[in-house]
Amino acid sequence: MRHVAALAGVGIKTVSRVINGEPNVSAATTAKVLAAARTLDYEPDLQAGNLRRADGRSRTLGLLVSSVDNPFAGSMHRAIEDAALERGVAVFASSLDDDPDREQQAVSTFLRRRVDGLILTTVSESQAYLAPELRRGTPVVFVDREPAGITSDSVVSDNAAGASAATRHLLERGHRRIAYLGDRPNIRTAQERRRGFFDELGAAGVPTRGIPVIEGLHDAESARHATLDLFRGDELPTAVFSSQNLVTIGVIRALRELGRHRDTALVGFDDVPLGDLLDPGITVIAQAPQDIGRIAAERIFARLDGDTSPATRTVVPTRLIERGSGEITPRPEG
Amino acid sequence: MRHVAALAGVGIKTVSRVINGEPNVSAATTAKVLAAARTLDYEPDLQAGNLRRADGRSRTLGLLVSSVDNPFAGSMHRAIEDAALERGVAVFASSLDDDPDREQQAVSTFLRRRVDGLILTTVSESQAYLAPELRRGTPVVFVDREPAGITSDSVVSDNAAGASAATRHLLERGHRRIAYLGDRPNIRTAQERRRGFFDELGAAGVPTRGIPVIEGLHDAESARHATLDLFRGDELPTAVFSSQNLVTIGVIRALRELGRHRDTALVGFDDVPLGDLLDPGITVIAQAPQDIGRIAAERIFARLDGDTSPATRTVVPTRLIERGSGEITPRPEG
DNA sequence: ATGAAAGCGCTAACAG
DNA sequence: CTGTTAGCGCTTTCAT
Repeated sequence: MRHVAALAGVGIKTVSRVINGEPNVSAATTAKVLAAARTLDYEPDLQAGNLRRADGRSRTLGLLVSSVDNPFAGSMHRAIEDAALERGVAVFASSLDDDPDREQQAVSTFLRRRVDGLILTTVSESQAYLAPELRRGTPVVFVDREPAGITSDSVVSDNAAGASAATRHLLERGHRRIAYLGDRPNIRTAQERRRGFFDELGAAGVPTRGIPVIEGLHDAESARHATLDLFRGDELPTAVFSSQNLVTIGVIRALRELGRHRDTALVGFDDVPLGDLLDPGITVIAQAPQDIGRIAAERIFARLDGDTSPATRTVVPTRLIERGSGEITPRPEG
Repeated sequence: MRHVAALAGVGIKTVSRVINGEPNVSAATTAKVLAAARTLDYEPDLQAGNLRRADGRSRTLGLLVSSVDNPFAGSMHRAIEDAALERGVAVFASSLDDDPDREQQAVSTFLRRRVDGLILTTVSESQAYLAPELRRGTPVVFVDREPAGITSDSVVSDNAAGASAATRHLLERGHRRIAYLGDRPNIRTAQERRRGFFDELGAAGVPTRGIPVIEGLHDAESARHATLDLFRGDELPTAVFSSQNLVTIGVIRALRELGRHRDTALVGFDDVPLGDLLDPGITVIAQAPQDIGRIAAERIFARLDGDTSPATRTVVPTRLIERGSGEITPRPEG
C-alpha cells in the first residue's frame, strides 16, 4: 500500500480510501491510484485491515460437517456458500468424521482464525465448551443436530415426524414386522428418529416386542452386514426402516444379495443419490439440506447484524417420496 | 494477550513464548500463563501473528471447484483437507459454476485473504491473469483441467486414454454406431475425451461420418433431452459414450424412458453414485478424485517447502469398471 | 529466563 | 478533498 501511494504520489490514506471506495476522493486521484495499484499488482490485505477495522469482522465463516465428501453436507455447504458470497464472506469447511475431539480442535482452529460465525453439525455429547465464545458474541448455529449443554440457534429436520411418516407408510400397507436399522444411539438425531418410529408403532397398537432393532450403524458396510445377519434368523421382517442414507445403501446391497429386494419393503431416512433409478426405486424421507444451509446462513447473518432475540429452533419439514420400495406389501406367508 | 500477561503478572512476550511453545521459559511461569489464558478464554489471533511472522504464511489454502455440491469435487476436497490438517492449514472452498468471471473474482478474494496456495479446477479460457501472483511465489496447482496461457503444476486424469479405453471396450463388443455425448467443447478436458474417442474409432478403421455427436451438455436435464432427440431419428446408435457424470445420468434417465436401457450399451466417463446398483449396472471410466486431491496438496506443500523445480504435470490413471451397461452387444438388426 | 521497543499492513480519528 | 498520527494483536530484534 505504501508502494502504491508512493507510485501514485499521494498519501497512504488516500490509497485506502480509493481501495475501499470511500467518498471524498477526486476522480483524477482515483485514476492515478488505480493505475499504480494495477502496475504493482496490488491486492489489499484483508486480514491486516480487519485488525483495525471498527467492526473487527474477518468476513469469514466456519462450517463443520461430518465430511465435505457427503451429499448432504455438500448441499448444505453450497447453500451456505451462496448466501455468504452475497456478503463477501468466505467459508472454511472442516470434516469431523464423528470424532468429538476433532470437533473441539476444529472449532478452536476456526476461532483462532477469528471467524465471524460458526455453523456446525456437532458430534460431541455436549457443546458447553462453546459457552464462553457465545458470550463473547460469536454467533453459532447448529445444523442437522441440536445442541446439548448450551442454547443457540438451530436448524434441524423434523426427525421424529419424518420417521413417523415412514413408519405409518409401512403400517398402512399392512406391515407389522418392520425392522429398525439405526445410527449410533448417542446421536440425538438418531434418537428422534427412533422415537418417531416407536411412537407410530405404539399409536397403531403394534406390539414392539418382536420388532428387530439394530443400532450403532455408521456406514454402508456395517449396515449391509447387519441386514444379512437379520435375514439369517427366522421370522423375517417384511419391511425395513433405515435411519440414514449410508445405512439405506447398505440395506439395499444386502437385500439384493439375498434376492429379497422385491419382496421386502424399505423406507430410508434421507435421500439416496439416484434413488429414483434403482429397481425398485427407493422410497425415502427426503430432507432439505439446501434449505437447512440457507436458513442457517440467514440466522448467522441476522445475528451479525445485531439480532439479539432468544435462540431460535427452526424445524425444516421432511417429505416422503414414494418410489416403489416403500409400497411393497407384506409377503402372504409373512 | 495483554490481558493474559497482566493477569499472569509477566511480560507480553513471555505469553507469546508460552503460546508458541518457544524455549527458555521456566515451568512455573508457563503454568501461570496457561492458567491465566484459560480463565480469560484466550485464543491467540493467528491473523495478527502472521502479519509480523517471518515466513508471512497464513496457513490457509484456497480451493476452487465447479461446485462443492458435486461428488467429484467433494472427494477431492476431502483429500486436500486431510493433507492440510496434518500441517495445521485450513481450506477455503469456492464454487465456480463454470463461470469464468466468478473464477477471477474468487481467486482475487482468496488472494486478498493471503492464502498460501491455490488449487483450482479452472473454467476460464486462459489463466494468464495468475502470472503476477505466480511470480510473487504463490504456488498454484491446477486439478482436473490443465492451465492455458501459463505454466504451473497440474494434476489431471488421463482423459484421452480413458475415453479410448471406453471406446475400445464398445468396439470390441461389435458396436459401430456409437453416439458421443459431450460437455462444452471449450473445456480442455472435454476436448481430450473427444480426441480419445475419435482416435480410437480411427484406429479401428470405423468411418466417423455417421457417428452422432452432441456437445455442449452441462447437466443431466440437457443430456436427457439430447438423448431423447437422438433416438427420435432413424439409424439409432447401438451404444453411447457419455463424457461426464451428469451427462451419464441424463442418458440413463432417457434410455429408461425409451425402454432402451437393456439393448443400448453405455459407458460413462467419471463414476456415478450407486452405479453398481442400477440395472444394468453402469460401466464407467472411473477417475480417482481422492488421488488427484492428495497429489495436488502434496505439490502445493512441496512448493511451499521450497521446491523450485520446473512445473510438473501428473497424470492420474483412470480405470474401466465393467458393470453391465458397457457389455451389452449390438442389436442384431442394428 | 524475561521484557521493552519497533513494526507488519491496514483503518480510525482528527487535523489541515 | 487530502494527509498525519496512533494503534489493532502479534512477532521480531535486541537488551537485560
